[in-house]
Amino acid sequence: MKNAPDLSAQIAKSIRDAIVSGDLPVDERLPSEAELSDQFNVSRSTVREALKRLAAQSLIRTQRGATGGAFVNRLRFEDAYGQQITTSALLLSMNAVDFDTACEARFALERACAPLSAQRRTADHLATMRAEITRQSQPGLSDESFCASDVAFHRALVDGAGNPVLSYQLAGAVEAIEPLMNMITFTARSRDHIVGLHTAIADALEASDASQVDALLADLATYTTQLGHSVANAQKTSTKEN
Amino acid sequence: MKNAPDLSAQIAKSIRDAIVSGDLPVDERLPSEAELSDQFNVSRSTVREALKRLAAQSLIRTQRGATGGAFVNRLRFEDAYGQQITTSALLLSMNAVDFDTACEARFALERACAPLSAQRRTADHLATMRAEITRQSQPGLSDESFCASDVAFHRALVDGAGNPVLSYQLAGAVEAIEPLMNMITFTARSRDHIVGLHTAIADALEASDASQVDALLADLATYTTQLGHSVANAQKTSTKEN
DNA sequence: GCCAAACAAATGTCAGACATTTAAATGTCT
DNA sequence: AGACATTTAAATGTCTGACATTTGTTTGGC
Repeated sequence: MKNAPDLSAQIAKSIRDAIVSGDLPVDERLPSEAELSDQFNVSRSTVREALKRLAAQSLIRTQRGATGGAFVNRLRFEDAYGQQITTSALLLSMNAVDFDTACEARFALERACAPLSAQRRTADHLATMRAEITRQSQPGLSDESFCASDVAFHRALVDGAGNPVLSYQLAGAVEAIEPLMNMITFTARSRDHIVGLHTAIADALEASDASQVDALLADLATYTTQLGHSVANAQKTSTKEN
Repeated sequence: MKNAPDLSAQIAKSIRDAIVSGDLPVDERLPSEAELSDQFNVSRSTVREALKRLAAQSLIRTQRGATGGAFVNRLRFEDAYGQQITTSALLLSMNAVDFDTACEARFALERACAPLSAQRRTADHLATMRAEITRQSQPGLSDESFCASDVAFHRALVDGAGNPVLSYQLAGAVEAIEPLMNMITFTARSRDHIVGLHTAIADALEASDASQVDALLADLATYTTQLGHSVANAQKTSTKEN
């Protein structure tokens, strides 16, 4: 009753398992495509399709030329960010995750970083946050730019925790929600409120006041959720009016 | 100065962008491989390699036969779990993330779920946790099984928050750390301690006592970190002795 | 010893064929 | 007319062989 998967999928899985189990160490060169097609008794095209699957997951990289070939790739956090963000964004948009749920997850995770960030944030992190606050205060900023700056602000907060694993995990949650946030029309008044909270958060981080940061993030979560609701209601009303 | 990427990578990017932007809606059928190779002016093999890249990311699925073809895939949370876990595990193992950092991230994120779980956990979640506690109490359980049960326990806790986005994000953090946990030799005494904390956590969740859950998770984090240290020290000592 | 040309090995691309799967169209019998 | 068997068509899956391109190494001339 098992769906026989494609040969290329089977071969990809076989190699992937070898990589994940550590059987193939980082930077190890795989056999050439010709050798692999001998080993697996398939054509070179099939091997190539398998390798492309692995390349799509950043598990291998390929080099052309004499000493070229496919090498086990050291997966770096930066490489993983992109995939994480794409995946998260698709999950949200394709599964009709409502704004509340996404917001709740995002702020819950972010609050998990707050105490660590209050302890460890460097002057650099604070400077980044202050710079973004300044940008956010510019009148005439587009909603998209405002949201992008918002993301940068929160990225700095999360990075302040000095834990790359946390930063990686949060990248998805914080950035994936940006498209949803972009749908919100930020009035001058709501921007003022948000910038105010951001300033207070930066101040609290500078003072290493963890509980204050937590409280402010809770406020921001509540406010953001409310904003989302009012926008949703406005859209519902205008739909009715049509 | 730009590295010209492969044609198959370019084509994959082009289609991926169309999917992410919503230009190609879920379940939409892509043109056939022959049509795509016409459109992009490349051979069918090249198109196929591009499609395999997308398939590896679960962005499309393919069907054979008369009405077959490549379809935009609705990315489900369950599909994303696997990739997320594989990626996280590789990130940890390939980047020499130390046990402390991974542990810190894991428990920080888990504590973010705790208050929500205390509010919303169902009887089912509690039952799962109790069942895992029972399994963990069995003497003679292998370290691997103990760890697997530990993961299941914490998964139930996280799922109790009733937020699929959180569950998705946490899956990576909690499960990816399992290989690291597996390296710990759990003595009968340490198992007792952990089971005791798990029981207390389940009790506190049942009583909807969020702050108690948080405190217990903090204890568990501290204890787990200590265990990791003692194991690391033991290994260091035995290495010296050689 | 140095530089240029030839070489070799590997991936990237192409073209065409055949195999397999699957649904729809067609045909046939009752 | 309806049920069942057969054929057909369209698509992906696989194989083969060729050529293009890239790149490190070797070789040869000076």
